[in-house]
Amino acid sequence: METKKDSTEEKILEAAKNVFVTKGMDGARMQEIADEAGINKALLHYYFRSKERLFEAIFGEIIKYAFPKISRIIASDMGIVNKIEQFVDAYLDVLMKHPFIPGFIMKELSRDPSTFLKMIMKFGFNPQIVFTQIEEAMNRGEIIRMDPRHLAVNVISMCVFPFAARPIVSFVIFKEDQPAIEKFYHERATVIKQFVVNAIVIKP
Amino acid sequence: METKKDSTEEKILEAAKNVFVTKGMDGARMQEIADEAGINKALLHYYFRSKERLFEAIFGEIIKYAFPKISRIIASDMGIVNKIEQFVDAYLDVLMKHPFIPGFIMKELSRDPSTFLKMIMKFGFNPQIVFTQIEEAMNRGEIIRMDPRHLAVNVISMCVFPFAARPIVSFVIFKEDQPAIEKFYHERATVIKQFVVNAIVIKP
DNA sequence: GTCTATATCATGATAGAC
DNA sequence: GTCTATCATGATATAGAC
Repeated sequence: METKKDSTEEKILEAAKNVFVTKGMDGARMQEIADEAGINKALLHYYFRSKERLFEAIFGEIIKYAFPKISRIIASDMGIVNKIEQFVDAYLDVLMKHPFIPGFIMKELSRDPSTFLKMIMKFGFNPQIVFTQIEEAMNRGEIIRMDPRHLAVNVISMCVFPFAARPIVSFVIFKEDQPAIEKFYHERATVIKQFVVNAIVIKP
Repeated sequence: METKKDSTEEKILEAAKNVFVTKGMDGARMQEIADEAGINKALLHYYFRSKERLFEAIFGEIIKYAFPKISRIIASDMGIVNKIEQFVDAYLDVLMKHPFIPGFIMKELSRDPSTFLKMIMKFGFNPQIVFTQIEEAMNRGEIIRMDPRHLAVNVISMCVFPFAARPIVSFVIFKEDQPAIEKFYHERATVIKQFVVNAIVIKP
């Protein structure tokens, strides 16, 4: 229990995560994972019967990071504007810590949608709650009228896309100027919140 | 020239596009491309020396769709709000016609960034022009003050991301209700334009 | 648990007949 | 140009010694 950090299994999971996340399921090679873990291929199959199973272990772990915190905020009963702001903060916080998640999910999503969608179902995520809450706020005249689904997609797009397209953003806008890139991504949460509030909140 | 539509080369390109776009370079199989084109593997190598070359042919064609029209609008000298609106319209138009492009680019972007970035350079795309124009509009008090780069990223995110994440949107929001999904994507352009105008335009 | 060696199989690519 | 047959490689997976 206490020495688990350096156990072989942990080393494999760590190495596999790195390789799968950058190369994807198809591009990843068991040899590369073994090298990165400092062991040989045979041991991979000793711990995880197949590449498929190893991938699923990693995939599940990644998805667990990507969803639960967020859906708790969504299910809470605070005011809608407040909720959107907290959502953006929490979401960007996860993304800053695991910036590879969006790219990884995008990749595997088109390779095998069913596996991914099954994982989502597990979390029983139901967006209808938010949509209803948004409509109520519109009826009270707090925010402008618009399709709640478009509003949700707008917010999530602005949060996630810059991470999924990070290489483009880094190169086209910042010419690989790393400190500027870091600063830019740290500013995202504040910018998005301001942008959304400007777009939808009706000032009395 | 006139019978090119049904030539073997055209059939290969069509089949290769379908397979590469859905499976990616790593996931695609020459056998599958051959099957889909109704020929055998040997012919693929007769027309295109290797999988690598066949992929590059497809990849280049895809990129050509994704960029040029857009960069023309960006380089023009109309007012910034007008320009953003035209950009959104043109971009969404391309995406509606080729909805697989974002997913494909995302996938190959993390597999081999350099190839992709080289293609972008070819178009000599320079965002600085827009950034400057945005700042001028801010100085004239037409739009609110914000980092032009964040504004650009916000707009592009709202345009592209829903297409890159189409399986999630389709399933989580619409439970695969195809007509509703179609309608939703057709509304995107109008919604985004309205949203951005609300967020940044200062009413006199 | 960990290693070396090997089996098994799939894939990209080529040779050569027609 | 198109096909069948085959090669060469590299990947997953297993056997078996230690």
